[in-house]
Amino acid sequence: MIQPRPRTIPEATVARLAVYLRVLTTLADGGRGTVASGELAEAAGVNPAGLRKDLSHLGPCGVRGVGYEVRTLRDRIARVLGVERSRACVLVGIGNLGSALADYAGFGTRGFEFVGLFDAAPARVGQHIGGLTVRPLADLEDVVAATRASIGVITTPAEVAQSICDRLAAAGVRSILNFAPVTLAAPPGVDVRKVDLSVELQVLAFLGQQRLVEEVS
Amino acid sequence: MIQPRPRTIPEATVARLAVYLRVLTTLADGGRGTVASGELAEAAGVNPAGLRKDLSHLGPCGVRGVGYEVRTLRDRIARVLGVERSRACVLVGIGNLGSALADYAGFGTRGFEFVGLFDAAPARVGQHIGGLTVRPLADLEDVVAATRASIGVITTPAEVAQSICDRLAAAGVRSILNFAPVTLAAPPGVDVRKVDLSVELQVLAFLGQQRLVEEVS
DNA sequence: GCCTGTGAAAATATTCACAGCG
DNA sequence: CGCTGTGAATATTTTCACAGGC
Repeated sequence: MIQPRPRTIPEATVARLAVYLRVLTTLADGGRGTVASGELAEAAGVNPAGLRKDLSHLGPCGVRGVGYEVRTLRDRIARVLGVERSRACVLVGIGNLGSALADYAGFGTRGFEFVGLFDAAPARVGQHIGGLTVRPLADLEDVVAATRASIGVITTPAEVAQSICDRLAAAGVRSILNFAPVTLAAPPGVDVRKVDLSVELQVLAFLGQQRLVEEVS
Repeated sequence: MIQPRPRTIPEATVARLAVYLRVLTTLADGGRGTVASGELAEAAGVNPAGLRKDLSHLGPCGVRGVGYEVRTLRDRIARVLGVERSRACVLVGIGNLGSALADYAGFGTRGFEFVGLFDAAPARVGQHIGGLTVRPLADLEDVVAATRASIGVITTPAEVAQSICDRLAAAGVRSILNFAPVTLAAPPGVDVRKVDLSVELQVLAFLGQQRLVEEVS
């Protein structure tokens, strides 16, 4: 059994592949047949050479002198990213942000299926969002076990995020996306990824002010 | 006038400084006096040496053999990130995600103040969120001009994001945080930063599956 | 001729390891 | 003695430049 290429794709490349996939999907839906790296790179907001290097991780997939066949490339990236298989996700914390995620149809077309929404507040339990009913936190372990959910999303207040993380990990979830503004500790074998919206704003603001300083000097 | 150190701090460092700031704020609120790089690094989820290197961009600010004075360091980072000055932000697209951001008190303590919420849907206009009233999109330019808002946040559907971006840029906004799943083009001098929630999920899922493959082989 | 695929080079970022100071 | 601050070493990422095929 040959191992055609190194199985590890850099994380930065994976993130961009997901972006290319979206652009390609739009192009394909618009009936576009082929696209060159320059145009695709511009639509994705990256450098053309970098895009080609990213794609090189998938093996040759373009036609020299022409470009890439839109649908073929789309399917290739989708397969590598595992969009085909539907992955069961649970979401804990159904505030505004949690509701936004539960409602967002985009996840479904990208291989994710929410199979459980949970909230500690009795007032939230029973609400219907995105075709699911919000359940009490006590049901978390049962649902994870029954659905074999491998992904958990935390949109709770910071104070309870670590305890939710512990429960998710203990229940068998292997990957956790954390929106709470705390750094979570998880046992080995469980991957935690953090998205901090206020950090994003702060970086943006800082880079803006830094740019102003540079312009003056 | 001397320029004590290079004025450009790497973007990755800026993002981590924002995280350190939050941890330090928590520690200070808990009455903690000093903290060593090891503990601070663990709480922030980074390597201790990296943390010290990040802080070195601010100039010496620790005590050898002891660690960092929590409140001093907190204030130092806050000043560098510009948390003191309050920056006016407008938010366009008051769906679930927009509401979550408008409601999130954390921005206020970090130097951001929402001064305008906008939505195209008449049903949304007039709603009260986080102390503000949602206004019609037509008011966007007037509010940006009147408040001198320098930051815009886009949480609209993808289809209209580019046109909102154009209007924000034309109205004088210099920094834009985009949550819509499209890559935006902006004129020079206007900074766009993108947060794509489904890309984050996709990266998480991919890294999880890649890890499984590695364990087997 | 044109655009891909890719080695080589440059730029960044991370990690190590230890000198230096309190 | 312990912990900071930092140069040196390493790893990673980005960019360039061009060989090679259509």
